[in-house]
Parts: sequence; structure tokens; C-alpha cells
Amino acid sequence: MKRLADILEQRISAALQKVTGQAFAAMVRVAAEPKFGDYQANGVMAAAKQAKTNPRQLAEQVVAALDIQDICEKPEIAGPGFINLRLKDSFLAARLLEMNTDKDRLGVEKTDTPQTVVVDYSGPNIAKQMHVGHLRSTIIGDCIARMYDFEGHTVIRQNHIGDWGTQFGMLCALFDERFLQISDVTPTRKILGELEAFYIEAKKRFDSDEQFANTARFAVAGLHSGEGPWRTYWESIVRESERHYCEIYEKLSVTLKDKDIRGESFYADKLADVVQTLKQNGLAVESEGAICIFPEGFKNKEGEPLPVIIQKSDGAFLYATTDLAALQFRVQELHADTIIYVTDARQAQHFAMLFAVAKMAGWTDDTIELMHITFGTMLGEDGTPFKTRTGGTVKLKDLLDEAVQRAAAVVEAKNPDLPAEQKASIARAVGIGAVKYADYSNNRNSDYIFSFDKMLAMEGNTAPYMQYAYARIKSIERKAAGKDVDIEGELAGITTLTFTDEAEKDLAKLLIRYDQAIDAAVRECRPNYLTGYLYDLSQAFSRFYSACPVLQADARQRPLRLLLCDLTARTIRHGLSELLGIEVVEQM
RNA sequence: GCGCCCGUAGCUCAGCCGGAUAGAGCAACGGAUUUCUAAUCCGUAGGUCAGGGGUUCGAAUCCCUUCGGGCGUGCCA
Repeated sequence: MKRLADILEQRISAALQKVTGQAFAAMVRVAAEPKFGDYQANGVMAAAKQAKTNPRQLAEQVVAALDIQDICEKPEIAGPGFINLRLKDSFLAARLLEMNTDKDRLGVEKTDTPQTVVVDYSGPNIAKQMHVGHLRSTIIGDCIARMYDFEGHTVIRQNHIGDWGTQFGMLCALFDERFLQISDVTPTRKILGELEAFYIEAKKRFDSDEQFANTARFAVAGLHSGEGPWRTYWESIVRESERHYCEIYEKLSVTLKDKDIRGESFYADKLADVVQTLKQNGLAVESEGAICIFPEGFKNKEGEPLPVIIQKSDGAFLYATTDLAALQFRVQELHADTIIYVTDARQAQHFAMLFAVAKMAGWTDDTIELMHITFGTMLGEDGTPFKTRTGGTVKLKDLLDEAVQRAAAVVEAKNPDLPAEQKASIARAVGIGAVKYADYSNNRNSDYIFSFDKMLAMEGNTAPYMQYAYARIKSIERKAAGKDVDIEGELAGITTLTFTDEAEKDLAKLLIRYDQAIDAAVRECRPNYLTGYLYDLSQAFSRFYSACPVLQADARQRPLRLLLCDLTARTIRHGLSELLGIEVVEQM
């Protein structure tokens, strides 16, 4: 099913071409107000200006040349030269019926130019527990990966975890001290059970105990050379950490799996080559004792060229080195057409420089797209970076647990008679959904204020609003049997649809726009376009629900209403659960 | 100093390539339930889109500038 907005764009552009002899964009948009119709074309005014003709007159000619009666009522010309379009009932009905036959994709077409897309997201530093700072990259990246997937691209998720570096020396040192002989995984868990505390203690010892610090440095050397027990310790720590964050991913319905892990350690033995290559091709030079590359256009405080440092004066490599190795790997081994990095906005300059270096080195060219998808900081209710009352970082697990707990209280208040197990599962879906949705629904570039009270108020533009709309539809379906309504039978037997209420049409018009919403969201990697659509859809449904009885509707009205319910439920479920990773519930 | 992001209703935020009278939610006020879940719906009120200038048929949106906030700016990631 071709996107309606695209069809309209093409038809009107064609008419413009016919009239003016030139190519102009029709600039079709959803109408600003219902009284202007359903869609409007704004392109005539710009075209008239360029062609130096009267816009109203041009609009008349365009409308006269326009072949569109299969889709719209007679177009109207308004204002300085807008062309207003109103969809025909017959067209709406045809689209709905087409969606009805496409259970999986709701009429959303796959891309005709599939690509290999690498999405790099989440990337926790595994020495520590995941905290709120990891939330945005994890879920925004996941939504991007899901959307690209759905559009038919080959998506390669990459979890670039921080599993290498000097901090692992001190962790191994403490590990060594705590447990000299690792026999199986159980004692490992015991030692690392409170990973955060383990890290803090190691850090404390490292800073205060000279002998311990020496052991830590010795451990780093051992890690690199592979001598001694250090690799084994390291593996235990890494494995234990992975267990921890895979648990969080599962809680969050994030699609990252073990196979997506490709941490810093993976690139460790490639770093020397990267530096060597860049030296050989003359890009990397020594400066103040470090090996640097100076991409054009970047300056430091003194206005001098700013370097990307790839090797410190002591010989050690840096994260820029690892990032370059990863970039090269993704292009050359994973054959990426597009690489999307989902990290916070503070790293914008780092990635800009990185991309510049990759281009200088000839690793990428104009056929490969490198995107840094940025997002703002999560703030507490006082507007400062989000912390616990005592000033510590908030652990992701604690935050999610609290959300679920709060949701459980609401479920208990609203629906105390449900079985305990079902109440618990609703609380999970609602609580986690609320946290994710609050993040998704904001423009990712702005900092946003995290507030349990707001996101779990469960009124207005929140995940529960949509989950509720979905649950109401499911409730209708459950009641249907008792009222001798055979939904499946009626849906299968529909041949014509009759609109008798504006609320039906408003809902239908939104339903057929799902493809457009996804397209906008994926094009700019902005999940909030998708949440905005789903909210509009749910609102249209709620209006429809209060205006139009379904099961009691007469035989003429009921097929359409059943179809609208079914398509709405499927769209909400698909949007929430397949694209945003937010669970839906049958009852709430 | 330079660079990036941000400034929209009392609060939290949308506003897609410049389009018609700038939109939601929360809070406030008033209404709606013998009928499929009221976690809902309908209505009222609320704005110098930080200020100024420019581009043009048209600017919250693009450009310049001032103010205010955040972040980054050579060996952390």
C-alpha cells in the first residue's frame, strides 16, 4: 500500500509540471485545520512566485489538470493559493479494507532500497551497574533499530560496552584478593553480587593503597599479555556484568542480546594497526608527545588546531582509537551503509572529529552515512542532573522497580478484583511503559525532567492512555461472544463500509496514516513523532468510543465499527509493542 | 574566546521541507456515566513563541544580533 501523502504529492506535482512545464514540489501536508479538509498542498505559491504568475490562477490551472477524483472530492482553492483536499469515503473505506487483509504490516510498505544499518547504542560501562544515564541511549537506540528493521533494512545492533581499560586492573586486583581460585560461577556471583560496591571499593583501594595499586597495574599488563590468571578474572567480571544488564534489557523489552555485544576489548588487538595505518598515510603526526590527527575546522581555546589523540605520550590508546577501529570494522567487515551512534549530545564534537578522520583516511565516502543521534540530559525535578536524594547516581534497576511498584498501586486501586498474577503483569507493562514512553515522547534533543508523578499520573499523553484504549477494545471483543457477535466472521465478510459518524471518519483518517508517521520517525530518528501519532490515534479512538456504540450498533453500522476497533487495536499494539518495545495488556 | 544545543501558556512539553486564527497534557473552572472499562469524553480560560533586526506573498521555523541557561573545547569516556 503506497503512502497516501506520497501519492498526493506525485499527482499534484505532475499537474504542476503539466501546467508550468517545470518540476515543482507539491508540498503536501496534513491539513492544519479540519475545516480546510484532510490534506493541503502548499507548493503552488512557491511555484507561482518562481514562474512569476498569479498563485490563485496557477492553483486553478493545477486543479483543472489534476487527476485525483479516485481519492478526493473536488479540490478547493483557498487563501493565497492553498489547494485543499478532502478524502472520499470510498477511498477511506478501500484503504481500511486493504489494511484488513494485511495482518502483519497494516499496509506499511517495506523500503525499496534496503541497506545494512549498524546501530550502536546502550554501551554501558560494565564495571558498574547500569544507571539512569544509560536509559536514553538504550531505549532510543532500540526504537531506531526496531524501526529500521520494520522498514526492511538489515539491522546490525552493536552494544559497544566498556569492558576494557585501566579500571579493569583494579577490579581484577580486588577479585584476586577476594577469591584466589575461581572454580565455578557461583562464588563469582557472590563476590560481584553488588557490582557497584565492588567497583567503589576497588577504586578506593586503588587510590589509597600503594601495594594494591601496583597489583592493579600488574593486572593491566597481564590482561594485555594474557599472562597469569588475569584474563580469567576479567572474563568472570565481564560475564557477571553481562548477566546484570541483560536482565535490565529484558525488563525494558530492549532487543539487545548477547550476540550484539562487541565491546572495547574486541578491538584491543586492532588498535596498534589503526595507529600504524594512520601514521603511514601521513594523517597521524606526533604532537607534544602524543600521536594526533588534526581534522580541518576544529579549534581549541587558543584557536589552534584541535587534535584527535589516538595514542598517548605513554603509549596507551584512547577511546578515539577504539572508536576508529570500530568504525573501520563496521565499514569493512560488517559492510555498513549507515552507521548510527546513539549517545548524548556532549559527544557531538568527538563524533564530528571521528567522522572527519574516517573520511580523511578514506574509510568512508559519500556512499556511507555516519549519523550521530544525540539526546539531552535527564534532569531531576529540581532541574539539575538526576540524582538520588543523597546525591548518588540512580540505578536503573531501582528506578524501574519503583515505576512498577507505583503502577501496581494504581492497578490495585482501579481493578482490585483481578488475579494477583495478572495485576502484577499489568503493573510491569504500565510502569515500564510509562518510563519509556515519557522518554520517547520528548524531543530527544532537549533535556527533560524526569518525574514519576507525571509519567505515572496515567492521564493524558502517557503510555497507559494508549494501553487503556487497547484494553477497551479487547474488552469489546471479549463481550462480543455474549452478545452473539461473531467478530471474525463479520470482519471477513465485509464488502462495503458505511460511515455514519464524523468520529468514525476521523479515526479512519488517522489509521491510514500510520505509514507516514513511521516514515517521519525513522527518517529523523525521532521516536516522538511516533508517540505523537499514537497519541492522536488513541484520542481519536476514545472520541469514537464515546460517540459510537459498537456491539449494539445496527447491522449497517457495525461492520465498519468492528473494523475500526480491530485496526486501532492492531496499530496501537504494533506501534507500542513492535516499535517502541512497550507491552500492551488485555485488561487494566 | 570559539563551537554545539536550548529559550513556546502558571508547570511539563509538541510543532515534520517556511504556510491559513501557534497546539497538547497537567494544574484551574464548568459539564457528561440506566448503554462495550470514567486510567474516559465534551466545554471554558490561559501566549509579545526570550528581546531586536533582516529575508518574503507568508517566519515559532531560515539569516544576523543581544540577553539568559546547558554542554564541549589536547593526552577521561
